[in-house]
Parts: sequence; structure tokens; C-alpha cells
Amino acid sequence: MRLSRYFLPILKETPKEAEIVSHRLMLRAGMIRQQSAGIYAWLPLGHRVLGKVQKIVEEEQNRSGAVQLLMPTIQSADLWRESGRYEAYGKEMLRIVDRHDREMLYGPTNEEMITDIFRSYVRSYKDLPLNLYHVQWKFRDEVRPRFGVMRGREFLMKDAYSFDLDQERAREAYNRMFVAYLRTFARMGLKAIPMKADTGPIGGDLSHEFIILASTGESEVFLDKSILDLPIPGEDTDFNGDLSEIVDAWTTPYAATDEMHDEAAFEALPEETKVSARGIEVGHIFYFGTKYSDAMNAKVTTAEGVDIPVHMGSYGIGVSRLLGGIIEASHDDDGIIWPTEVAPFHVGLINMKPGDECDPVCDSLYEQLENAGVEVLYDDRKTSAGQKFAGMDLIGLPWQLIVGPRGLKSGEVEIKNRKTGERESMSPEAAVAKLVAALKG
RNA sequence: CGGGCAGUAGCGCAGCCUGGUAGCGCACUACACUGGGGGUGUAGGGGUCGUGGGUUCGAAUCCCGCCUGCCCGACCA
Repeated sequence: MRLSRYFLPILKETPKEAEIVSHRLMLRAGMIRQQSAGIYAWLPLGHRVLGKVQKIVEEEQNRSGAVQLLMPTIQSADLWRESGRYEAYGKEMLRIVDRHDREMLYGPTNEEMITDIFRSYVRSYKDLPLNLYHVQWKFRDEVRPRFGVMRGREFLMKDAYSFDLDQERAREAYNRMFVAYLRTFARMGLKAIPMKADTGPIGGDLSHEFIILASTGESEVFLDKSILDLPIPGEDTDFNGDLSEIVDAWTTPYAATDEMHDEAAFEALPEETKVSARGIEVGHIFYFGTKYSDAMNAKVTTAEGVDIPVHMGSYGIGVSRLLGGIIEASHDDDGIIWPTEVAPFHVGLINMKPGDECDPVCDSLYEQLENAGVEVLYDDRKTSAGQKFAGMDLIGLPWQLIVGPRGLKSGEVEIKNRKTGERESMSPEAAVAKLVAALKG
């Protein structure tokens, strides 16, 4: 993509409403624009990252055996009356009346609807287990939206819903999501730590929040630092097999948010392993048994011919929120530092002097990299060098490839690693080889 | 939902106290010089002063209502 033909409204000054770093950087890097309190337009650069994050989420959901569908944003109030939540849900639910005076709502979540879909078609235990998920925009009319996309009113969320015959098998479904989450967040360059969460009236230990550590996090967390070094399950993980060993390994070291914190247990840890920090919740997995299947009559027939309500769980990932989380966890004074897997482009190609000898070199580099599957943002604008460098650092592409008259005198171009700041001069051919190896190797 | 603050050009702000027909920096346009870390100069364009009403010869400025947004707290993915 040529920057001269792209839409990247970079801001030099920081809009005053942005308090935390991810919000500031997303506005400055031209990723989002606020349209109302807690409601954002996704500008091209932000949209690209959002798509990449969503893709990783989908790939790992699919790998774990979940099946994707898409439910609407607008729902009927009647469905929610069945579960009793139409009355129970407070002002956070955006209620709408259509032209026929029918009561509708903009969905804050989808348990009712997925249960309705399930009960309409599934009758037999033979159709289980089943895990259906979707990635859709939701709306919660938060009293006080803030922190940019970290806590907006409109947000993109992945929600999976599992259906099983009994609690034992629901636990297996839970474990599959647990492991899928470990992989999902790791692929985005994040260390997400599963922490025991409040299960409410249902009880048991089947609820975890996945938290990433960041100084601007919303909640205080306490953990045994050994959890930070646990291995991430590989691509070859068998999701049809027993995953309890992995889950056990990840749930044994102490890790809790302040709500679930056990001061005595934490204090009993050796001093050098205790970590207290702040964290951002990016995912939540939850077993809730037959709460909705009871209320909404979602039953299957067992092998014995008895009808029983299905055991359900729900598993959320805040897709749009993750962008804020990733930036909170990965930035410096100059701007964002994207992990390669979610970077809007892989390489920022900087032409120091457009309209001159640099042009053919840049054109050739651009073509070679694109042909090798490397995504390049080519800054071909006729502006000062400083603007180009500062802009590239701000938007945080993993690599910069700098072509200037000075280097070309000796037949060299320069590569800069955004994260380490290392710069290296080499021939254009070597630069292409190195970038392709680093990005595609 | 309690407490506090703010709406003046795309962004950041001054002007308001003491009423007289709107200004600064950045950004934008044109040209020139530049071009290795947000460069320099010259010349320009752009504003229903959030909104409705009131006071006044005259309101960005004073008074009242409303809307919108932000910050702290409670709440929340």
C-alpha cells in the first residue's frame, strides 16, 4: 500500500480526552475516531488490526472444534422474557421499539438466542458435544465508557457457547476453550494468565478470567510468577484428547484478581515468587450448567430415552478490547510496537527522497516483498524525513526499510527493527532476504 | 448514578472577570529552499464562538434552561 494513496490521519498532538496510553496512541496513529461516548469508527489502520485479531481468534476457535455462525445484533425482547433477563438486565441494555411498537433490544450478549437456536434443532445426545460461536458487535450502555476501546459501549466480541450432556462433559468442553484461549492470546504476543473468577450462585471452579498484565489495568492481580513461564500448548494439541493435564498445570500456581484474592494463600508463597500487579481482562470462560436450558426448555434425549436439559458454558473474548490491551502491553515513548501477527503491515518502506534515484529501488523492494507475501506500507510522500520516521515509529510496524540517497551511494539500504531499535545497512537483495526470513521463516 | 470540569477553525488553546462584531500554535493550500528524526521562509484559506431563550443600542463575554463530552468514585468485558 502506498501511503500517498492510503487514508492514515496521523495526529501530532494528543487529543485531550485520551487518558491512557492505548487510547492516545490509537487516536494519534489514526486507528479510531470517536463518534459518540464509547462508540468508535474504525479507520483503515485500526480496521486492519481488528481483522487480524479476529482472524486469530477464529482460527483457534475452529482448531478447538467450535463451529462459527453469526447471530444478529438486534434481538426480540420476548426471547429475553423467557429467561427472565429482560426485567433483570438494567439500563445497560439498549431497548428499542420498532415501527410496529414491538420491543427489541441491541444485544449485550447472546445466551438466549443461541439457546433458542439450539433447542429448535437439537434433540439427541448423539448431536453432542456442540460448541457454537460467533464474532459480533454488542452494545452495553455503560454509565461511564472510558479508556477508548478498552471500555466502549459498542464492542466486538467473540462468544462461544457449549452444549453437553452432563457436567463432566461440560468440563471437557470448558477445557477445550481454556486451551484454545492460551493459544489465542499467545499468538498475539500476549501473556494472558487464567485467573479463578467468581462463579456466582452456580459454584464450582469452572470460571476463569484471562488477564494480561499492564500497569494501566483495571484490576489488581496477584500471582505466583512461575505461571508466567508455563509452556503454551502447541498447534499439534489434540483437542479430542484429555486436556486436563494442561489445565491443571495452568491452574495450580496461585493467580487471582482482587475479587477472588486469598491473602493467606498468597502470603504463604515464597517471597521471590510473589507478584502483585495490575491486569486487563481480555477473556472470560464460564460454565453455567442448566440455567438457560431449564428456563428455555432446551433438552436432549439421553441414550436411556430420558429428556434432560443440556449443560452449557459460555466463553467470551473481547476482540476490540484486545487492541487496547495489546498496545498497553507493547509500546514505548515513540508509539506502538505491534507484535508481527497482528501488525497492520509488516514492513514500513521509507523513501527518503521521492522523485529521485530512490524511486526505482523502492519500487523494486516493494514488489519483491509483496510477491513474497510480506505486507508493505510504502511511505512515498514528499515530506521531511523526520515526519516519516516519527510516523512509522508511531504506527509501530515491526520493521522499517529505509532507502535514502546517502545509503544508495554505497549501494545499501537500511533495516530497522521497531522493537529493539537496531539498524543495519545492507544491499537491497540482502534486505529482502532478511525481511522475508524474519517474517515468513 | 453521586461528585467535579469543559464546549471558541481539523487538533491543542487564549479571549469571558471589566459587553463594542474573534485570535495564537500546529495542521491545511500555493510557491521556493530543503529532505538521515515531526525543517525554513513568503503568501493564503478556513469559525452558526455547543444549543434555545433572556438582558442590552450591541452578547463568545452577563442571566436561565437544555444538549454533548471529559475526569474521580460506584459499576462493568
